[in-house]
Amino acid sequence: MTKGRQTKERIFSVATKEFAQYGYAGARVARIATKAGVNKERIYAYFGSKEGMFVKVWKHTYGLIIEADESFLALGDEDIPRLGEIVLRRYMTFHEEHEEFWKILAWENLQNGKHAHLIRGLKGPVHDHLKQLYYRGQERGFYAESVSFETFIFVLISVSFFFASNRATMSETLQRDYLDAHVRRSFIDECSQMLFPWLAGVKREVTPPVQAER
Amino acid sequence: MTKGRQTKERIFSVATKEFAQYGYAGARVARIATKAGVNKERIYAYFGSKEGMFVKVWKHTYGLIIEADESFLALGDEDIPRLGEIVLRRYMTFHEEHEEFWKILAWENLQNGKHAHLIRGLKGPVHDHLKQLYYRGQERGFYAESVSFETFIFVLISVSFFFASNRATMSETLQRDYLDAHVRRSFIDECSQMLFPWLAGVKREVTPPVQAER
Amino acid sequence: MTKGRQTKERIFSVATKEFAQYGYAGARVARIATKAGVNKERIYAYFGSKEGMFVKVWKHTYGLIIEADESFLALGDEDIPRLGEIVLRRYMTFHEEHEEFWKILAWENLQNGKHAHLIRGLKGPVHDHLKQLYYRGQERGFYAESVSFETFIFVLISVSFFFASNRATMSETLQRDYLDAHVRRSFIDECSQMLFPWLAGVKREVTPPVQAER
Amino acid sequence: MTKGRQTKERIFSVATKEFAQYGYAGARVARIATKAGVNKERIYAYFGSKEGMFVKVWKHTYGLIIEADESFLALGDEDIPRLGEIVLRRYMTFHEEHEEFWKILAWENLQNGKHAHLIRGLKGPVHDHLKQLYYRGQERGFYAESVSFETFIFVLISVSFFFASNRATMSETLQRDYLDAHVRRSFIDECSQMLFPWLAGVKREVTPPVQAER
DNA sequence: AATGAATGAGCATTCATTCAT
DNA sequence: TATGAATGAATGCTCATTCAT
Repeated sequence: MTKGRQTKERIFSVATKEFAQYGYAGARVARIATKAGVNKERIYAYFGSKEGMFVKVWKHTYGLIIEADESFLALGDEDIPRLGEIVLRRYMTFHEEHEEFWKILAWENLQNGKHAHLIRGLKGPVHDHLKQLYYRGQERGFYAESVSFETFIFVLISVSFFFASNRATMSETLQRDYLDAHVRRSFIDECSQMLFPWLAGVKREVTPPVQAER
Repeated sequence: MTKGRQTKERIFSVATKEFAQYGYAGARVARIATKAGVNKERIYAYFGSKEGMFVKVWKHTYGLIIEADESFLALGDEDIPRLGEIVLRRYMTFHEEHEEFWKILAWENLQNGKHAHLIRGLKGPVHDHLKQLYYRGQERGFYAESVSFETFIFVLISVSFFFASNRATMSETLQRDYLDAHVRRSFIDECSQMLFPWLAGVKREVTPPVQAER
Repeated sequence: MTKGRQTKERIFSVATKEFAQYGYAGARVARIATKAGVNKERIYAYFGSKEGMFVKVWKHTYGLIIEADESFLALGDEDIPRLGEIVLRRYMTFHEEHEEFWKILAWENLQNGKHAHLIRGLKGPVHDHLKQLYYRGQERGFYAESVSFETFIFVLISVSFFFASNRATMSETLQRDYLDAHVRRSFIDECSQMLFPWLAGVKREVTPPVQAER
Repeated sequence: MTKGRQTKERIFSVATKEFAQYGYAGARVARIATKAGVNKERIYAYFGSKEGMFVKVWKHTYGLIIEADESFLALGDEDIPRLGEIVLRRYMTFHEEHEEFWKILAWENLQNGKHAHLIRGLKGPVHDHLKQLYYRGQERGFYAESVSFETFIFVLISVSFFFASNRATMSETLQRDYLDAHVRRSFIDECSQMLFPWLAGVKREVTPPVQAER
């Protein structure tokens, strides 16, 4: 029992990397078996089929961000001014910790989201909490009334995801090595200041520039 | 001769859609041949191999954004306040007009950018021009001194690309139908206000960016 | 011990059905194990191999007809006029009671009778007895001198076996539902009259063969 | 075109033998390919799938007996006394000429007639003609009134089919070599006399014994 | 320029059988 | 006696690519 469990988990771990690297169509069951040090048949015994395996990998991978999101439930009113920055940094860190995440998601998107329905509503509770904080942030003048919570979070997810997925190409395009840790840190800092300018030098005063401009 | 040219272009057009839809590994030479109404062997006569065909498709696809970027050369100092908005709207429109673009790029990214070197420096001239305008925008106080041009453009590209590529999944996550034209328009408006808040109050005085883009 | 015996018999019974339904090539050891509620390895412990199991099933199945044949030893001179009819009805009943018999035999025949040698001469004693009765029947004018006992019994076996094995197809061909009990009964009656016409007019005088069989 | 046709027919012919010998489950696509001297893929190009190939073989095989049956349309009133014998001999000959016929049909029966619906009503016209002759034969006293045409033909088909399919096993059981041409001929003769006794010595008189008995 | 025929190398999946416990 | 874990050898089927005409 324990031995089987171990084998199954070894296969799972190898499969995650395989699917991330090659995608569903490009992934090879034989390669997964070899890398996991097992016979192909074991894979079918444990996962039923290649697609069954992919679904399990995909669900688990998506579960990782749900888990990461849960840390946001600890945020309170005192975090409102930095809310956007916190979320951005959390997501940037998440992608750094789970390199395969964006790949699994991207492959899935390219396949026209065959399994997208599996994640419906999973983020609900966390988003509700963030939304409340964001609303209070709008009342207190930090976030523009005309910008919905959905757009706010969409932009943060966009930047972090795109950074993870396209930094190689962007390094070529912009002639900056975004794979370098230092460059990466600067990028995050600059982003925060671009999106939430009041954080910059006026940290103590907390005068939201949105209002100051008017 | 002309007939051969036509045949080749028909194949090319079909191949672009095929690679966009299925990716390199999932694309089928036989399917391309059938859809293009030719014999498989023609494809090999014209493109040498499946990979040769992909490279040509990829290069051409990347050329499209270079072309689109060229419209930015027409921008002048009077566009500086709306610079970010103009670029964002241009990219959003571009993705709408070329649905296959993000897919071809994404497939390529997932394959660890085997052909990324082919595009080195292609964007140079346009970026130089935009950079000059951005610098002047920083001097005039529109853009934060602490935010580099690279970060500025990175964020704009991120949002437009991610919107195109992940709007299906994000529709599920955020319970908003981003495939709907109206929702899409609101998203762009809100993004502009989130990223460039000073545009909000001055809407009436300046030419609306949608028109400026024309 | 008793438990093992039970297990073995459960496997055997399931295997018989499996081989009957799917044949040797189509039978699945795993399916037999599941249906018998045992581990596959048990099957190998008890039967050695898939083929070993088939041989046992085949031998046992063939034994059933030998057993059934033994009832013919009770026939005497008074049964001579109805001899053919009695045998026919007995075989028809046998096939009804042992649905899997013809299938197991047919699978075996199709495999070019790999195990046919196992049954050599098994029917000897019973056939000898029937043959004596048939000879006396010939002398008494019931059965044609020119028709050997072998042909006589061959025809009876043919009809009963073919009815069991091909009634589904024949139902389509002849547009008659031979799976229906009533149609089946008529068929047997008509057969008797076709093969042994003298029985027709004398029905009232002799004991009806259905009862004689008891 | 012609070359492809040849190849396809070579595959078809090999496949017929393969399916006859091993049945659907036991047949091997690779073996068919090797024996036909082609690449496996050709089989899929021409027949789509293993099952597609089986269906084509099965339909063609069943078509053979339909074709053979057509010779019965030439029978007229003068053939009525010998009708049963003619049909029996025709079927015996058919099985001798098409050794694979009974096997293909038997495999199909064992698979519970998955494709039986394909042959519905195919025999209609020929049977209608035979039925008319049989009716007139009943009127003229050759065939018993109480025996339906369906039973009559069923018995003839049974004997010929069973002889073809079980003569190997029956040779063991009855200790007679039914594969020997001479034994086979005797069997047919004896059968005719058993089923249609008036044919025997009284050929010229044509007094049906059925009536003589009463 | 164009096509139908042909192939080799794979690929997902299955299955009888064995092993360790 | 019994089981879960493991394997090697298929097996049906696919696909990029080449060849002959």
